[in-house]
Amino acid sequence: MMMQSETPLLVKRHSGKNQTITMRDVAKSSGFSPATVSIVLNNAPLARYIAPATKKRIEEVAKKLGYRPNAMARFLRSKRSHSVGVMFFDITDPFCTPVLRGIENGLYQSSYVPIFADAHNQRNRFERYLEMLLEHHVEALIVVANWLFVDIQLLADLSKRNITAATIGWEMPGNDVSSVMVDNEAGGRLALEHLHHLGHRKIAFIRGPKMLIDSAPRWKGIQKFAHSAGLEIDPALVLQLPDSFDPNSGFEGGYRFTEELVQRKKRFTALMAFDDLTALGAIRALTKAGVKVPENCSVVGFDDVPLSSLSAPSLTTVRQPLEAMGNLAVNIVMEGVNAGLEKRDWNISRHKMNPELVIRDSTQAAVLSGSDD
Amino acid sequence: MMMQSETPLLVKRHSGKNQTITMRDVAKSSGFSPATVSIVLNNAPLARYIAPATKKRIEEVAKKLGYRPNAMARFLRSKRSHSVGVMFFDITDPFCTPVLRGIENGLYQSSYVPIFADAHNQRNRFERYLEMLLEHHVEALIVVANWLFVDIQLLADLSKRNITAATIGWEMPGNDVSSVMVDNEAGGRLALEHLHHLGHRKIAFIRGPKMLIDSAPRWKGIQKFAHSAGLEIDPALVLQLPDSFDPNSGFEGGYRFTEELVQRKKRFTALMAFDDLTALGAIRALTKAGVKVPENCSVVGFDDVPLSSLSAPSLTTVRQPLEAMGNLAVNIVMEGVNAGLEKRDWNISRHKMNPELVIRDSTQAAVLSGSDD
DNA sequence: GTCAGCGCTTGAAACGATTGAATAAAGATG
DNA sequence: CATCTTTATTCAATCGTTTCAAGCGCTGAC
Repeated sequence: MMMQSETPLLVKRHSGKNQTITMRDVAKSSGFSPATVSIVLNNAPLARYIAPATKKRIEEVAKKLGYRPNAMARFLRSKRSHSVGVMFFDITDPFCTPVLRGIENGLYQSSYVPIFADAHNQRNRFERYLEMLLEHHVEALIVVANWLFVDIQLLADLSKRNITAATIGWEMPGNDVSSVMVDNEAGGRLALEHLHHLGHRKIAFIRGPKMLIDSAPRWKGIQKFAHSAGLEIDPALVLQLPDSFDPNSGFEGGYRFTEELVQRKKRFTALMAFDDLTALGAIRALTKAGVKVPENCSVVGFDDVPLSSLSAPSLTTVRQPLEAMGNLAVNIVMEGVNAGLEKRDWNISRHKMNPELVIRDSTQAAVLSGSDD
Repeated sequence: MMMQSETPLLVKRHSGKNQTITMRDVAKSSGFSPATVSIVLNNAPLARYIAPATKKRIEEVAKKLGYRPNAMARFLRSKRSHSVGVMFFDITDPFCTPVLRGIENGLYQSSYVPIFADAHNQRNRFERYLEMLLEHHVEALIVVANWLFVDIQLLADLSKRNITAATIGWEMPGNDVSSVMVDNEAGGRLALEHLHHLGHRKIAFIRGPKMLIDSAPRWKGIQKFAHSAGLEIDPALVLQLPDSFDPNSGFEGGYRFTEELVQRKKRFTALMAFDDLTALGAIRALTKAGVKVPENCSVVGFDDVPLSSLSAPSLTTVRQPLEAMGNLAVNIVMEGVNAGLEKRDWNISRHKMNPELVIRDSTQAAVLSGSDD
């Protein structure tokens, strides 16, 4: 039928008429001055004094003419761009999509527009984007960074320019930027508790890379629960992922480390992975080695990224409320924006959201064979 | 809505000094006029005549002062916003992430900023976002829509305002908007050819929903190959997904339909799904029914979304070059933008990208048992 | 009889850049 | 020496809005 684009198709002519309807047009056509039109259409404080009939007239004319305010011109005077920078460290990470959705949705409610930026985990790209966002005078900045390198520049440039910022999935060292995270410690606890309840006692762990801020608290939650439940963690069953900039490297790491664990011939009936991707890697390695999941070994992940419910077997995991986190970040920066507008002071805030255990098919009760406990 | 932010933390004061460095500052500080500064910093045509020493001076001062051009003010005169609208019909679809990456990357090369919009598959949301994008005077619009409803408004509003547009994963009926798609027919052919080469003869098919533009050509490719290879398609082994607005409904559909196929007791050694999600649903159903993939039944998908390589078993599929498609769309609209700038005419173009077969673990040679062929 | 207030509206100055036309000096041409 | 180019820079208008201070024609109060 059709193939490559051999077809000449339509020719777009640059139509000379660039008929934009400006506020002056509305003014002229309604018989009032631009000032009045502006006041009415923005429902500015002064609008209290405008006669209802006038308002009605102006609004009608504006609609009839199809007037659309010019965001740029408006900014020039009011300093409000109605846009927010949304910077990802790597949108490729499945963690990010629901967060993006949450942010988008939150901004939409306030008629703000998101300017999207993706640092590709590169510092210079991050800086260049920051530059561009500043040129576009975003009113706030949201940085999504679960898997990340540190960048202190952020703080300096932003608070100097008085731009509210919030981070998701990461905290600035120091106390200067609002942040939204999951309660990793509680999450670690939840996961291990689940396995323990199912009767598992010999549990392998693949810890997250040192570099990641999530790793330590998750492990802490695990240790705390283990201690309180009298569960012994066998160091020979604990491995730690290496640092990496590739958000999908967890899969590879989970695979390799699980292979290694299996070869060690140390028996374990459950495996707890740092995150979902690692868990999926682990499952593949187990399956390949002839260990059935969950019959012979339970596996639990962390995050509940979108694909976790689709994998085979579907993954038991600790859910981060990603969309809600995106939404919350929007609320936080909006609060900052409004405070700035009203010349109030406001507080930086740091949130730890509650994780939730999602039980699916990759875990089941331990088979009691011999002297397990 | 807030929870555990017990810590009072830092108080952000609205620093009264909003010390923005304007072009006038650079002019004053360098001893030249704003006009000269503008000409130099933009490397405008007139810059040919500016003395090298002057250029150097101005550039130095600009850098020293940390001057950053104000995108809005610039727009007001030059009509160039350096932004592009990027509208998704549903970012939740795993198809979208690589496309977004491709677009982002393409725009970044040209120092354009993407304004992100997600219609959530809702018409009114689409229209509202279109409105917002127009208010922000994006120079072009890219619409990503694999799973979609038709909207004719787009054409009217855009070409009236002379904004270049391109669609990805979908074509406007009529010939008015550029588009980038995969060659679905070739893809369908590739997939079936693969199964045929592996010796499969009894093949089940789950076709895509009627609503989707991709469905028909994929099926056509299948039929054409079947005919040319003398392969018979058993109508009892062909099902078609219902229309739906949920991009992830394919999984559910694949699961249910495959269950049904299995129950029909019609033997098949391979299954070809409309897309990857459908394929994953199918695999789950097969596994649950005790049919091993790929040992007892091969499964092939379409798209190669990011999770396809991570599933168990990893999925053999037909890859769409999603990132490249995003990039191409950027090139197309940029061409349009430049043409408009130079008051040239230019051509709408429609591209069909070549798909690529990716062979992974969900397919293997058919077991020849009895009289298969 | 002046003044303050009222209800409604507007004039005009920004905002920070770009740009076509103008200026000015220096060198080239006849 | 007058005129024309070329080079180097600037003037001033403009883009579409917001916003402050002011204006209007009144009324009622001091």
